[in-house]
Amino acid sequence: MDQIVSTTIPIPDKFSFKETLAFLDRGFDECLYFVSEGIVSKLLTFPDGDGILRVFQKENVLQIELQKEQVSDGDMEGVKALVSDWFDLNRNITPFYNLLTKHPILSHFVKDFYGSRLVGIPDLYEAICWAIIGQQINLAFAYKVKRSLVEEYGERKVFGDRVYYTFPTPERLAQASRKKLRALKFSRQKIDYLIIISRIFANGEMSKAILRAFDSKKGKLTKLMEIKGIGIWTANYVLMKSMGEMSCITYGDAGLNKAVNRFFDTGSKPDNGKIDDIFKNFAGWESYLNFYLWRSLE
DNA sequence: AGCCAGGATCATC
DNA sequence: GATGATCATGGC
Repeated sequence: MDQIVSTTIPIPDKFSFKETLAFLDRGFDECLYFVSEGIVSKLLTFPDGDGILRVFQKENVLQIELQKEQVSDGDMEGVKALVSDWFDLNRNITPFYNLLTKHPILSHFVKDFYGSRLVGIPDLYEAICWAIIGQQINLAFAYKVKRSLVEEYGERKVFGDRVYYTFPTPERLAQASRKKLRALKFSRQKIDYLIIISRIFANGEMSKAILRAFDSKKGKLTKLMEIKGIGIWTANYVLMKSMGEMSCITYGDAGLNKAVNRFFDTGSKPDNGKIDDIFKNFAGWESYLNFYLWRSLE
C-alpha cells in the first residue's frame, strides 16, 4: 500500500500557477504528465521505486504530494527541488517585467502573461532528445513522435485509471533498434542523433554537472554543439529549458520568427542580426522574452 | 495540393 | 562564411 506525503512551497511574487497550467496544457498530446482540474501529475522514478507527483495550488501555497510505497525525507526534498526547477520558482523576474513595461511594443506581455514562468525540462537528457525530435517538424507531430517513443521505450505504470510513463533512459535508447525507430517516424538522421546522444549520456560523457563546469554560456553552447545533431537552435533551447540559462535565443526557430514578425516589421525571415536587435533590450532575460514570444502564439 | 513545421548536416562555391 | 540540397512526415 502506498503512502501519500505532502509538503508545500510558498507562492513566489509574480508567479501564477494558472499560467503555468495554461502552458503545460496547450492542447498537445503530452505523454509525460497530466493536467486536470488544476492538478499536474507525473510519474517519477526513485532508486527504490516509482512515485506519482501531484502539484496544485491551495490558497497561498503550492501543494506538493508524493504517492509512493515508502516516502523518505530525501524524496520530499528532491521533489520540492524538482518542482522549483520545473516551474522556475526560485527566480525574481521583476527585472524582466521592468524591461517589458518600458518596451514600446511588447509591454502588454506583462498583463497578457502575468506570472508566467519559463517552464523547463529539468532532465537534461530528456530536454536534448525532445529538442531533436522537434527539429523541423510541427509541434503536433513532434508530440506524437515523442509519445510513440515513450510508449515503446519508456517505463509504464498504471495508477488509478491512468497510464503514466517516464521518458526512456539513455541506456535503453542507446540500444534501440533503428528499424523500430524508423517505424516510429524518426528520420534516419534523427535516429543517428538520438543513438549517439544516448551513448554519450550512458557513458557519462554529458550531464548537467559537466555543463555547469563551464561558467560561460558560450562554453556550454560549444560543449553541446560538439555533439552531432545539436546545432545553435538545440543548444540554446536546451540551456534555456534545462540549465536555467537566462540569456538564450533560439536562433532560426520557426515559432520565434513568426512571433517576431507579428510584432515587428521585419521581412519574412528575420536574420540573426534582426533578432539580436530586438533582444538587445532584454540583456540577461533573453530566455524569458523568447518564452513569452512563444506564448504569444498560443 | 503545396507549403510549412519551435533544424542540422554536408557539399559546394 | 554564405548558400543549396537533403532529410521525412504530418498539419493545415
